[in-house]
Amino acid sequence: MPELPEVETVRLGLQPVLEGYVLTDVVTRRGDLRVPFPLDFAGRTKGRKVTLLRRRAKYILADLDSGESLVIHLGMSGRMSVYSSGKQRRIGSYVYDKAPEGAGNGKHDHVVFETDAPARIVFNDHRRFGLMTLVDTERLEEDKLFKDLGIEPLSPGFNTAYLAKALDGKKTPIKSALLDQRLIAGLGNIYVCEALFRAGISPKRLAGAIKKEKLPPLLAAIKKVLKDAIAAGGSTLRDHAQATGDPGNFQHHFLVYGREGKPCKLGCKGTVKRIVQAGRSTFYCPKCQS
DNA sequence: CGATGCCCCTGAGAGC
DNA sequence: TGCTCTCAGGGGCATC
Repeated sequence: MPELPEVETVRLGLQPVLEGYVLTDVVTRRGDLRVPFPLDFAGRTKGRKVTLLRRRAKYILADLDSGESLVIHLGMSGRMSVYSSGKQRRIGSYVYDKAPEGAGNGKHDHVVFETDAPARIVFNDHRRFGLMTLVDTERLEEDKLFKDLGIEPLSPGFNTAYLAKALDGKKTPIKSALLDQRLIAGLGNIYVCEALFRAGISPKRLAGAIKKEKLPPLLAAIKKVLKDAIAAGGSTLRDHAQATGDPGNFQHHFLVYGREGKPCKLGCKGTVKRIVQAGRSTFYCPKCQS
């Protein structure tokens, strides 16, 4: 599921019931996620206040007043569902439903948080590719999960100079380079396909062979597609849901992703093609992307 | 350094 | 209805 826009969408939906609030109860249901829960996970999180809820790459980080940060990765199918502890509740533009009977007791509900917002937050991940762990906030950047991560694509530092340097001399296809979290952190399969299409660059072109004049459009396309997707609440193919439970809407704005065999949306009379690169599907228009 | 393939796991959808 | 097959947004690891 979740690439940067989906993770950011979930973070925004968690913020009103998490930031500034205390985790009054924490229950882990099963520990066999990609990474086992750290020792005494519940004990180290229960009673702690969340001082800041932020995002790095595809990770959600909840800084706790204990000096540790709760690290959440949604993997491919992870969800964070927020329920109001009383009746349905609106906070800003977010509407949180009343917790239905058994919310948090589902087959793939792995962690349940109660906060004094008050709210119940359920971490559900049926494929169990997600993870939840605790890291010393001060040493977060040194942790193995974070130390090799590249730049945030929506940060001002992500500019043509950075992009040129990141791609320089790379003999890997641009598609693979943009997916490399060590270069740019947060892009995934969907948004790389969409950005390359919007920039008119073939996914097969070698990263180091991208012409200098193509860098500004590529940079702009990456930033725009991410921003637009966040504004749309992310893309829901199967699993992604916002914290409110609502699906995202950006899948309706895909120009190439998932459109194999369909006509190119730029009206070039070409057909969208699907190829496999590094084991993942790539969608592109051979006529518009070179 | 780079490319490829496999693995983790479950479920949805297609085809028969 | 039900079986089997393929595929899925991520990412770590082994291998060549």
